[in-house]
Amino acid sequence: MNATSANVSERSQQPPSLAISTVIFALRPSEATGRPTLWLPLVRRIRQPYLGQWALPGGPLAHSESLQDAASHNLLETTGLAPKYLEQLYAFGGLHRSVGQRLVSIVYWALVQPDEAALTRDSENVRWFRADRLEVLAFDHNEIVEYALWRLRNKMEYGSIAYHLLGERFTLAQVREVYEAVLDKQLDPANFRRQLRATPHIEPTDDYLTGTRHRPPRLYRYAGPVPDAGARQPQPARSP
Amino acid sequence: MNATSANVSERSQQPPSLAISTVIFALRPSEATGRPTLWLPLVRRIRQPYLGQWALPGGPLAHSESLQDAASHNLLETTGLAPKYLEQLYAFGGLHRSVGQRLVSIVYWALVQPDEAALTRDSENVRWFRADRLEVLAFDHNEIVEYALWRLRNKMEYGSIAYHLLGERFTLAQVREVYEAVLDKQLDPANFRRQLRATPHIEPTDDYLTGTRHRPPRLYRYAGPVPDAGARQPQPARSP
DNA sequence: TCGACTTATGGTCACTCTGACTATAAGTCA
DNA sequence: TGACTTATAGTCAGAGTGACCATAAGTCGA
Repeated sequence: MNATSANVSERSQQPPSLAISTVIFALRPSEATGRPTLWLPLVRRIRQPYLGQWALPGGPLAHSESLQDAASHNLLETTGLAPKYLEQLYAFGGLHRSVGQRLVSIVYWALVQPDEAALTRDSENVRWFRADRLEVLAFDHNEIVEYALWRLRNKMEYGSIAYHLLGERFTLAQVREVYEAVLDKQLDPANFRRQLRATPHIEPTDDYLTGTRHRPPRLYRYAGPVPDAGARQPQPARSP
Repeated sequence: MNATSANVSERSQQPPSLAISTVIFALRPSEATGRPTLWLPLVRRIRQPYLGQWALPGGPLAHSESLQDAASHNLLETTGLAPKYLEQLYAFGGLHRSVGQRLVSIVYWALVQPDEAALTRDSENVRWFRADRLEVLAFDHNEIVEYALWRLRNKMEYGSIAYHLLGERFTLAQVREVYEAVLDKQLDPANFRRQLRATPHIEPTDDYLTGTRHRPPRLYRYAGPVPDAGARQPQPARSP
């Protein structure tokens, strides 16, 4: 038995490694059109495997942290972000996700507001990417991002989730732009408005957004519940 | 440092244990009314912790199995069941789920057809329970079952999932009974019929169910897709 | 200052979906 | 044969939605 097979044999005795990762979405203006688009922060791998490639922020599960806390904590360390919206996405445990080790990742997904996203410490090893223009990432992270995008779209069609991508106050047009960016289709402003005004937790304020070159739109506020940190979240239906 | 604190200290160095468990639902006639109700199989703990208490079937993640395979395989071993519908539910990783160890459970949920459920080898250590009348289970398994029930209800309101609880052919009234059992509310037969006939994948056959003491209902068949074993599944929306 | 331009906002109309309800069909059972 | 039960078809009013039109209220350039 040579060294290689011994290593393989040893590895197959060890329990699978358990990691927590997070897909973080935020809106940033497109360079080309200036319209809001989905971006996400990635970190560069500084060790094998996939050394040098971009990957979702994450790390091993600390012994003293719940899964959600681990996601939240690790996020703060690697990207400096503390998202208000954080929810479990899926547990990925395919046999060949990683090379040289059996790896199980419990993945969370998060939404951050633009001002919060701006605080990210961009660096050599942390950078934001457009969600729809990703290069080849480490592990199966492309696939994971695709699934997170699917979940985001699906959830946006039902729940009141778009507001977690916006600031404290916003115009209805801004909400519509979020929907248009995420669902990638045009929406009728008048109909969209009618629907939003019929949903609960969207309260008009007495203020208007000025500085535009047209009629000033009214500002609204989201007064609904923020998901409980410990709660398992509802997740969207329909077929993938 | 005494022995106890040494043990605690050692444990906190070890990685959390990773287990796979499954919530399995099947329909069985209620003892009282005879109407179909939700049941699930549990296994008795034969070791510490929670020795002697009932728990979800499950076990450690074998090194050579994907998560879904592990769930499926373990299920067969402990209960003899091989569900056609099997989907990931959630990863539970609270700090105090288990006593004496840090335990992370990736939980699946499954639906089995009545004929399949009848094949279960009931024994001293495997028994079916009514889902709405559970005693106190091991670990946080009561909470997990509640969440699985919530997911089942939520998913039943959208997707075509009820058929996985029925046999090859069924009457529309049987489908309605499934909905009524799961959602716990009465449904108008005529309206329910109209909706089902409008959904795809429900095909009428040329046969009728005889032996009732009234007009023989037509038999239908589900011709839709069975969820891909490897696919991440869509999951229901709305708030919990 | 005025008119063009842009987005905000309010409303209409036809169509679909849904719940409540009525009526008839086709068996069994006493 | 008639009562009884469920199956099945259809009607009707109200809610919701997409397409579309009209007016409001600003900015901007001539």
